[in-house]
Amino acid sequence: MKIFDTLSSAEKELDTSSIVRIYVCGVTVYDESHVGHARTIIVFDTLRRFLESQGTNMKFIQNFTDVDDKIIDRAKAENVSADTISTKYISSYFDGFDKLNVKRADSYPKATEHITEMIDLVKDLIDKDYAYVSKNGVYFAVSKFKEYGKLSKKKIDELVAGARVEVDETKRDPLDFALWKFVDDEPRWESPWGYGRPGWHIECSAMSLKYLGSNFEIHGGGRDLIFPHHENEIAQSECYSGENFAKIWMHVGMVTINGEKMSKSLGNTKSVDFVLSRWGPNIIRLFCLSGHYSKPIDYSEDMLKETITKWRQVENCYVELLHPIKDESPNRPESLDSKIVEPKIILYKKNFEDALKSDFNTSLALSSFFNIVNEVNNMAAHEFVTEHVSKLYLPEFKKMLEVLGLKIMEPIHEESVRIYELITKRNAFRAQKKYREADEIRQQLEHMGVILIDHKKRTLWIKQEKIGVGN
RNA sequence: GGUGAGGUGGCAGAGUGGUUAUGCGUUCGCCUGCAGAGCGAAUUUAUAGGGGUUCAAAUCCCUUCCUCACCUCCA
Repeated sequence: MKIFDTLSSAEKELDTSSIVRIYVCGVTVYDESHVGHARTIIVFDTLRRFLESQGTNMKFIQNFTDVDDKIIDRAKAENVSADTISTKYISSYFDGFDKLNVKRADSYPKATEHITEMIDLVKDLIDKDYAYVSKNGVYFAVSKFKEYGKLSKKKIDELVAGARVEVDETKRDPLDFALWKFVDDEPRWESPWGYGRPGWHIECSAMSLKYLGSNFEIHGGGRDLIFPHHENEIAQSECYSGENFAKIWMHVGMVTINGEKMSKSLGNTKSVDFVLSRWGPNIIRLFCLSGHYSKPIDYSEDMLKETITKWRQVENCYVELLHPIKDESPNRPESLDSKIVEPKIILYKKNFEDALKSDFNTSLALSSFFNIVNEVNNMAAHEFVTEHVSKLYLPEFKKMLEVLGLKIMEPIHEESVRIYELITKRNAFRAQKKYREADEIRQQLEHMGVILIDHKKRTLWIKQEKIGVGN
């Protein structure tokens, strides 16, 4: 498959013949995650699911930044340890993302557990004269790395001219960034240069090299990490290893709200917790995959409400496929012959996969998925979803759901029994044309989240996912 | 100011030279005991403005305008 690489500004072929190593920059655990984080994580989760569906072997690593000024500030404000804060938000992260049906990465390395590796890396950079010890810490000398700026397409002199960089007399060059910061307060670790904390970028270099080695296949994250985070990672890692750091840099666009980037500093975030209660996992996933991953998407109530409609159609399709009518009809239309149907499904499947193979175009892939959904619902309306049809459509439908990470609610057995009883009762009323009584039962079922589908000879029911309860 | 990505129907969103994806919305009609799902028609001869190349442009080139992101912590 092809993926757009930020570094070369071109689509690059991803080699899936051997193990695909992916490193995704995760979150700094100082607060609740929001939809912006969710989008990035969901995009990579879906990429991973797709590669798995193609039989690709991979190693998928995502870090937690658990030492950082904001964590420490928060800890001080709440009068607890930094560890208490990071532990709390890591657990909250998993709560949310498990609910979003995000598969667990192979490993979630934490910065604090890789201090030794980071120190070794810094030591090496000093030995090779790429870094120097100064009054406030150890810094990476940007001017020593000729290719600095290659990812973000920035010129070193223009960056200096920009002068938004912090002025620090102890640095040789204002662009130099900290690999190790000397500090007096906790948390801090011993190093050959004195007690301190690691700089922000060094953890990802140390951990990706440790778990994936040099020149791994995909390094991912949000667009806003391109500079300075990923730029600095490249500088450190390539000076250390002397090798290319990552083959493909894949960056996910921002989630905006009213056209503005969703971020903590703007105070316009919607937390994962909130959106889960408001929309549920499937709507959020569909929403996050509805546009191309590299472009921004705008969070709006209207968009998400539209997505609910689509999800209801998916649920409808699933129930119809699950309960096909007996395949005895002698006057089955020719259009339902395997000869006609099979190639169509093969085409949808191909379109779905081709879309994803072409720079992971989930938007286009979704249109194939909805081709199936709409086609099945159409057939269902005409009482054409036979066992024969279902056998052809259902497996492909399920595979797509799995790749997209969507999960249709399954009712519990006890409840099913009760629902079945009520439906039987209602149909008895209907047979007697006692529609008021029948409608009362339907309403009662609706309160249980159950929607009925009356067909000519039978009534199907959908246990709908409860959506739109939060506010 | 610099760098990057964009501007496609009422809305969302594909499409990188030639059959106007796909979905949602709205209106009307049909189907249904009524719903759900579905069908038909309309909204819709959509490609920011201007110029150019071409038999042919949303797609290539030039230009103007606009939006967003990054240049400070950020997914």
